[in-house]
Amino acid sequence: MSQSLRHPEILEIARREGQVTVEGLARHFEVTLQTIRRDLTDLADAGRLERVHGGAVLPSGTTNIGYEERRSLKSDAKRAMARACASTIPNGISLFLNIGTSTEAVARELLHHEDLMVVTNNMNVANILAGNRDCEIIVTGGQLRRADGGLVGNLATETIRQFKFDLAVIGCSALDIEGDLLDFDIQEVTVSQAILRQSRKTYLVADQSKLSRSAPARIASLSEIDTFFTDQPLPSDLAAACETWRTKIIVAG
Amino acid sequence: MSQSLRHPEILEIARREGQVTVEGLARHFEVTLQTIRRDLTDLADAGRLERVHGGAVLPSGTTNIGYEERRSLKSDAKRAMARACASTIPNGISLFLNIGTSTEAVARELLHHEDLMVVTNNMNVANILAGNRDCEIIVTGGQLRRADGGLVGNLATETIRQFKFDLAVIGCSALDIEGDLLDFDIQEVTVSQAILRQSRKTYLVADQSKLSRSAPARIASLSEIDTFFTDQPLPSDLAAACETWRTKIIVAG
DNA sequence: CTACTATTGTTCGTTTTTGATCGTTTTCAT
DNA sequence: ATGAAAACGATCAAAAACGAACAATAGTAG
Repeated sequence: MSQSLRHPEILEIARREGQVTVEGLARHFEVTLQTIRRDLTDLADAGRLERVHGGAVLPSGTTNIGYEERRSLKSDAKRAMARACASTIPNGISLFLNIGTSTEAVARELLHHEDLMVVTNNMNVANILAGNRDCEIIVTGGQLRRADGGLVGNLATETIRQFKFDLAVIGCSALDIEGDLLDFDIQEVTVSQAILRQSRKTYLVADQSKLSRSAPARIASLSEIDTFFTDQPLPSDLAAACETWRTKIIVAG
Repeated sequence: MSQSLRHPEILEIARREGQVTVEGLARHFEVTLQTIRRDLTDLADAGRLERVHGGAVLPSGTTNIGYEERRSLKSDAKRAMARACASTIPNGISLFLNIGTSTEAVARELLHHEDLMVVTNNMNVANILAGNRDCEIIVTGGQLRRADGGLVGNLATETIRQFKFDLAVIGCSALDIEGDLLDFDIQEVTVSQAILRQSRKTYLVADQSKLSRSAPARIASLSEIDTFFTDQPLPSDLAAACETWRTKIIVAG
């Protein structure tokens, strides 16, 4: 594993956990402390992280940049994307929304839909949609992941197996150039795969920043997705591949 | 000002609870009191916290809506009751917390416990306990009840059947003079009964206002409860009955 | 195959943080 | 008001983390 591969993953961990430790990362990547220190120094120089003794935290003048704040970062592009997605969702269907800021954005755009049955493993999605009285909300069980309000693990997978959705709207941590959906957390991967299996139709919602990231676990291929909502045109290779796969791409902006 | 990995987390805890104590943080981070004092001094110098004897509080002007809201709900009596309950709960056990403001109050008092595994069907409890890093949180599945953030229905019951708890802490909507625990929602009753069945030990937490209310569905009898935490002495009939049942009564305040 | 570059591991002197001690200040109960 | 207990901040030595320099290794271009 080389430096270029570690950097995105370190950022991903930092985003998820809010902080990283030199020692923890060294164990995780099986490299020396010094190597991690160099990585963190690089990332700090690039302004992606803020270095502290023993590790690094997410950058920001206000120390506590939580999930809450990150959520609002790319809001315009993300919202357009979410709105495009929501506008194709009819009333009265059953759908699943999984973890991620993108799916939360979709949830926000579903507040005026009627007669939906929404199943989710994301506490934030549940909270958002609670604002829509005309929507039945079912939360999967699972172990709570503090960083993003996700419910993961066996319980979540088992719950999902008990449903059959008209539509699944999923997000992912990263998307590689071959069109593979990747995630940082193997537990979430299992959940996402279960969702795809139980759905008649599948949407992926992911902005282009996912293309410049990497993550270790593979969820699925874009070829298994019906429609991919994003915020900028795809690289031509990938766009061509999607055409072959008959994966519809919708660029909102 | 020196930076530390602890700082963001201290702020997070402060926002959640409104205040932090030197001792509590020292236990939480497993460092000496002196180190925490230094952290608090740094944060206070940076204007992020306001130092007080024994700990720190949110600086005046920093409004935390969630907390303020909770605080107004948090009558002293309820808090005392919750604290009494939490103080009898050892570290390292598995426990269930169900729906209700009383159990939420207990959750708040468990923020400094260590190594707990908490299962809950209450989204608020999950959110509160997310502030305790040293606590595994498992959320049951279920249909979201908007009124109180409860997860009810078959899914919740099924999830609960997969566990065996060291302790169940439950609340109820009403408590009648014969010592029957009552609830408004038949769905929640099923859940509560499942909880009682799967637990080695059971606590009821309910303030006296429950005695002046009534509700249609019966959960169980006080005779099935090991300890009943409340805020005022019970009517003598009921107290006598509890003695017969060997249900311990703890009046806090 | 060799020279070159990039990355990693190792070592070592320096800096930062931490825990312990101790005298002082604040709080609380009498 | 007064004394005990708790909390506090300053100080110092030990421990941990740090960065720089250099050697070893892998990959690449010529």
